[in-house]
Amino acid sequence: MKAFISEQLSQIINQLKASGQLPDDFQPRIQIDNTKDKAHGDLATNLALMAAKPAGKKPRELAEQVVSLLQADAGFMQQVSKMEIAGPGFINFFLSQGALTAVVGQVLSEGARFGQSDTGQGEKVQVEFVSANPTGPLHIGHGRGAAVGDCLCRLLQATGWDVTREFYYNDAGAQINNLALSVQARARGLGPEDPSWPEDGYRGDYIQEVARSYMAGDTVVADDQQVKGEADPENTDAIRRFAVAFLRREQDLDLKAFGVAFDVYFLESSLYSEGRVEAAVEQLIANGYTYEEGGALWLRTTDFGDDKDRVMRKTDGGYTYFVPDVAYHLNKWQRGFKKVINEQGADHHSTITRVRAGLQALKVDIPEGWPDYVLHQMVTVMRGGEEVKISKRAGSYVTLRDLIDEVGCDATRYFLAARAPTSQLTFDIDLARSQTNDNPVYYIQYAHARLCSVARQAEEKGYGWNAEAAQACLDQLNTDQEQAVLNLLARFPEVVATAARELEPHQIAQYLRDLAAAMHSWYNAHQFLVDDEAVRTARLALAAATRQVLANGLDLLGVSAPESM
RNA sequence: GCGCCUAUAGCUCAACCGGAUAGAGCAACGGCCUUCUAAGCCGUAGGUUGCAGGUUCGAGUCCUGCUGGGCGCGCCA
Repeated sequence: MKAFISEQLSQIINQLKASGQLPDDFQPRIQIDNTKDKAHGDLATNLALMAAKPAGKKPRELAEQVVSLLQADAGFMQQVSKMEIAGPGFINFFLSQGALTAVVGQVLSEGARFGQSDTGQGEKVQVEFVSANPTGPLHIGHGRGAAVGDCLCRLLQATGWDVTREFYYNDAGAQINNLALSVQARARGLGPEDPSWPEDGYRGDYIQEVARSYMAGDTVVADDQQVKGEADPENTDAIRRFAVAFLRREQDLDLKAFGVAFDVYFLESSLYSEGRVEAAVEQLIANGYTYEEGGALWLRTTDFGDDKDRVMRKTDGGYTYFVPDVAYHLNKWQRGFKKVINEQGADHHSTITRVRAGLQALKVDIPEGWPDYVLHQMVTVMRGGEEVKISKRAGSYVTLRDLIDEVGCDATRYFLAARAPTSQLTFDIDLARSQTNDNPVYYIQYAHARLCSVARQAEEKGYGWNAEAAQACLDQLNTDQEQAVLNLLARFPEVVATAARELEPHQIAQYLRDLAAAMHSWYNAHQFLVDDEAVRTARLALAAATRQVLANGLDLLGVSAPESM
């Protein structure tokens, strides 16, 4: 509908240009807004405000002119019942009943596809998220990354992109050594309090479990590997392999319980074994962006906007973490991903400049702002009114698994995805696990369940209907509550498109709350299963359409849509 | 000191690339279950959008400066 009005308005602009009333070079961004207040109609445009100055007219005067031109168009007036000029010069559109109810038929025929679009045109996009080190269980911060990242993927799929979900698996480097040494210490019966406990060793209880399992000779089956514990506390290599496999299996199980599945697990170690790190380094040297100083090799990242140059190769010969990262992203580019989104915690934001600088220095025509980043802020966990500290060192923290077990997958996903990623998040465990009306996720699910229940009872009472019959009755949907629901249903495709474009899954959560609220109000104000067949059929059709959109929206969040509660 | 994020109702958060009277939930107060699920609905109250300037028809939104909070500023990842 917006597109339709927008098209009409741009024709009018052209008419005004042709008659010399607007300068030829006037190119406004035609803006059609959803009104906040029903008194302002269904849609509104600020066109007259934008064009008043170029036209040399008062906004309201110009608005009058636009309205009368629109009124002369019979086809247009079939969709719009009334226009009003309001405030400083807004034109308010009141949609005709036919235009308002058209969405019902559309939802019923498109079903699960309603809301989808083809913006991505089948282009490949890769989303990297979670990418936790295999040095411990996933915690709530990873959970936020998983929820946001997975919802982004769902949004991109819904808008026509060919999505690859990828987990960068950091299985090389110092942290893994540290992990192996920590498990080894436990295997030798040491604890964090012992003087010979490794410096910066991981102190968490889970290390003890890994050590116990290793010493028991257990076999760990992770998705692409199978490792048996050697039960030898002196074999550091065997411990390392076992510990990595063990923790990877744990993470896989956590993600599975969270409803998140990846298409690709990319191993950092493969970048070394396939020579990709070396190749990238050589390219950077050949391009002249490096220099040696103090026994280390430096990359001149300041050429690309960094505030200081960065060490690539340490004096001990090892590479700093961002070097394999550059090689990894070069590989993403070479795999043909023109669009790449990295979902990470904001505490790693300093890597962005470095990775982009490295990619520019490779001189392989990667665009300057590539790849995109979505950074989520920290999560604070509250329990019993007190903050729960997250610390791997201390070994006391809330794991993602704890949350899923305690509050459920649906509520956890909803809470972690329902807020803007840029906003710090307080996760109140007591609130999220409460089965009371404090909990917003149930509010939406309940709306869905109620509509399912209505449909079941309609069937039991023999109130059959079909989409074709319903089409003829839709003019019966004339209560305030029904008009509000219709408006919201019509907005859904636009909400999905905007959320996908801005990479903001929380817009879906917000929308679903609004739709659920409109539905509950409607449900309370009017009986659906009434004797009047036309009214009943129209309401059942709108109820079915609303149920469908609630289900489609919940699916974008990865939250279930129960048929009864 | 520098960079990124942020500041909106008592609390947790929205506000669609600048639009009309800044909205929800929770908490508070008052109503609604012989009627399709009360995990619900209706109503009341709650605000100088951190502060000070600027840009314009119009600013929570954009710009500048201040103040407070978070994160980062390693030859850690």
